[in-house]
Amino acid sequence: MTELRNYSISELAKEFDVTTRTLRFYEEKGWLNPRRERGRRVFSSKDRTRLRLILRGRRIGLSLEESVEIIDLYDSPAGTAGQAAVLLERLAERRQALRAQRADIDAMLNSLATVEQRVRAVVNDDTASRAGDGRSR
Amino acid sequence: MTELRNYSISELAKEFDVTTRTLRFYEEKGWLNPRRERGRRVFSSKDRTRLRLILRGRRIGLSLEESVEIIDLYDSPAGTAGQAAVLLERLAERRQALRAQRADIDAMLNSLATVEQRVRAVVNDDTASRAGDGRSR
DNA sequence: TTGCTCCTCACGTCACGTGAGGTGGC
DNA sequence: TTGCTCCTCACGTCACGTGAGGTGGC
Repeated sequence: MTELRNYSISELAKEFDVTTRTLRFYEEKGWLNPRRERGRRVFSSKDRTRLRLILRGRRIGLSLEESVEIIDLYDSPAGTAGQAAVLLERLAERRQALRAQRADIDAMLNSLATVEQRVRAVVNDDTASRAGDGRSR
Repeated sequence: MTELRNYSISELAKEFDVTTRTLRFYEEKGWLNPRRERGRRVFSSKDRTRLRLILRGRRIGLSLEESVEIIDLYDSPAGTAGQAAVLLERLAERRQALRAQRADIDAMLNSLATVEQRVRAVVNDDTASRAGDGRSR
């Protein structure tokens, strides 16, 4: 059971660790559509789910436009078989891109380990030289 | 042995899969310093190495400013241990973020598989109904 | 009145993209 | 002359950041 309730802009911002400006920006672009109560934005559970999906797309390096496009495909009641076939093709492309990106991330994690060792070496050299010339911290 | 030679802007752009605009931008910011020959930029092997390091930082999600900071720390042992400690902290954060990205991609791949099956079901339903009402493609 | 959360402009930032208009040697 | 690579402005784009200045209910 997903809880059905409303959320203020700051509640959502806090939960997803974004600023309120980000949520206003997404509304400005038409990607979120909170209703208004006395001028204040009121987000529904559906808005919240949509936001979570947009942010997931963002984290894996999609543009926000691309994320929204995929989300809209996601909950659209696929029209004709022809449209669905096009959709399948695009999904296959996405899968390929995601697999490539996962491989990239693995490579990045290795690079990161290398950089970390080098910086650590600098720390040690520095500590050694400070010990060598008699200076202390 | 690393080859010691010079590179044109388009040679480096091609090798690292960036645009010439990117290289001009990095020079504008002072992160690369190619010399000039008859108005044209001439990049050395040192420039090339520096570019590779900047791009590696970019790939692991650092800002360009941060990448350059780390590179400068690495090849000038003038940095204090304190500065290096701050950088190590940032790198640890980056590692966490990359691991989260990996998990996100795995989740996205699962979602895609689910969506793909659903769409495929729609295609089949549609094909069945088209066969039922006698229409063909 | 103060503090808090919310609001709407609107200019700024980062990392380039994208022409416009021109040069220099094969 | 044409084609190619290179050059310097300089405005545009994406995804927000960051004030400025104001509202509304406890």
